[in-house]
Amino acid sequence: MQKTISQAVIRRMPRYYRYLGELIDAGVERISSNELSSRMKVTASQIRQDLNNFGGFGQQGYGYNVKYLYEEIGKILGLDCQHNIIVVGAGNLGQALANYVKFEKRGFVITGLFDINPALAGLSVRGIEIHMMDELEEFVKNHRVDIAALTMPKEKAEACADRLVELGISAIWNFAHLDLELPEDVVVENVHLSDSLMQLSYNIVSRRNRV
Amino acid sequence: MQKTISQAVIRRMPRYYRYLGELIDAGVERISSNELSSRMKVTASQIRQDLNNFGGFGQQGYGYNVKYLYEEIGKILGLDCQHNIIVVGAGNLGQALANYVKFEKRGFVITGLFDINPALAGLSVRGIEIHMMDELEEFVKNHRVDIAALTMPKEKAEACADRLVELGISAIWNFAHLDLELPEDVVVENVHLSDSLMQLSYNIVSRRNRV
DNA sequence: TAGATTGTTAATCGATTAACAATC
DNA sequence: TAGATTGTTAATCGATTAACAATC
Repeated sequence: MQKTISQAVIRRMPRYYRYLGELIDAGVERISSNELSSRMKVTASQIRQDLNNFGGFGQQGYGYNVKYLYEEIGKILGLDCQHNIIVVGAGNLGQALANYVKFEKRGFVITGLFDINPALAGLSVRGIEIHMMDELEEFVKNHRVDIAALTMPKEKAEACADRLVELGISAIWNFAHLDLELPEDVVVENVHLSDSLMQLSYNIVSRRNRV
Repeated sequence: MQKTISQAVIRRMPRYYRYLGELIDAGVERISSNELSSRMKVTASQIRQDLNNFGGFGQQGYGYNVKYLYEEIGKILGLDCQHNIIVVGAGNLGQALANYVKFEKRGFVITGLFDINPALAGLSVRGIEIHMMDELEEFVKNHRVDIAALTMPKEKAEACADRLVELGISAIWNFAHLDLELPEDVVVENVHLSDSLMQLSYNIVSRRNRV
């Protein structure tokens, strides 16, 4: 029905969104692809191509209205509606996510934390209650959950993901260091911190060899 | 001197490394690109091309020795030497990183946390002391620091990065939601959690429109 | 030696950049 | 109307896949 847009383009959209937000804060009303290009250090051509995947948001001879473009990209990214998130694994990382207030400004609301550690039962983080894993079914039955963030050790992640999908959750933000094998209608976004660190390390070492 | 390898290839290397580690744990001694291909769901051709950027690690008619290849990729990624990391910003995320033991197994050792919050002065996380920011110069003078992780609010990140670079640190693991403008010999690896969440959100919304 | 599988070259595919007609 | 800048097509570049000779 609708042509698929490459992940390369999708990865760039949040960055456009961020720069446009900063332009709004700076009181800039309109911007040309050329001007944005020099700020963002990507080609103007790429900006126009990327945006035109989703529609014509500009105007010849004028450029783009910053506020309008910002809002349109927001809609494209699904930021115009609320996403309820549960965080499964209330360890350091899970709690860090729960404490991160900025997500809420974009419509991502963490509504519950889950863990197996009885010592955490009944506690809460920034007003978000930590539940025990056996309350999961009950919780999902009574609350809409759009996304589950997986922040438990990788040994538990696969089984946990299966259980979440079983309960009807179809979007996973996966921090566990493994590739989840899930039905293809389940959307998975991986954050592999170890991989990121290794890429950094590679670039350090290869610079050393180069210079 | 040495041909540059595309970031697309670099991004895949940690994943190869992970799968090979799992194969070792499973007691597998040798593997063909074809077999690895079906496990990892990438083409055998891509595996061979990727590896041959760095050298010929296989043997015709045999395939690849798992342990040997694992170690070679480890060397390529710089995992054969220790990387000392300081974490600047000892909030939830910074502490979560400090608590993450797995990094140490790969040679990434967090040697210090830094913050401006006096309430944290003298405390420590998993035996890693939290220092105040005014001790930074002193610390860097007396300890080798290979990487600085930036986990403070984005408003402070640019100035802080400049200060770190000034002190001779030339690799930044940036969790702050902005693009750092640093000399080009400084290696920066970004982890933009908000961007990741927006990509997930896009994929949720676009699936909804598609189905 | 025969079979298997790599390393590497050639072909294809997709993404980025350049160019320019359309149009505000 | 003239100038500016988009939307879009065409050209280029790079990355992925296919094919196969080399060789263990």
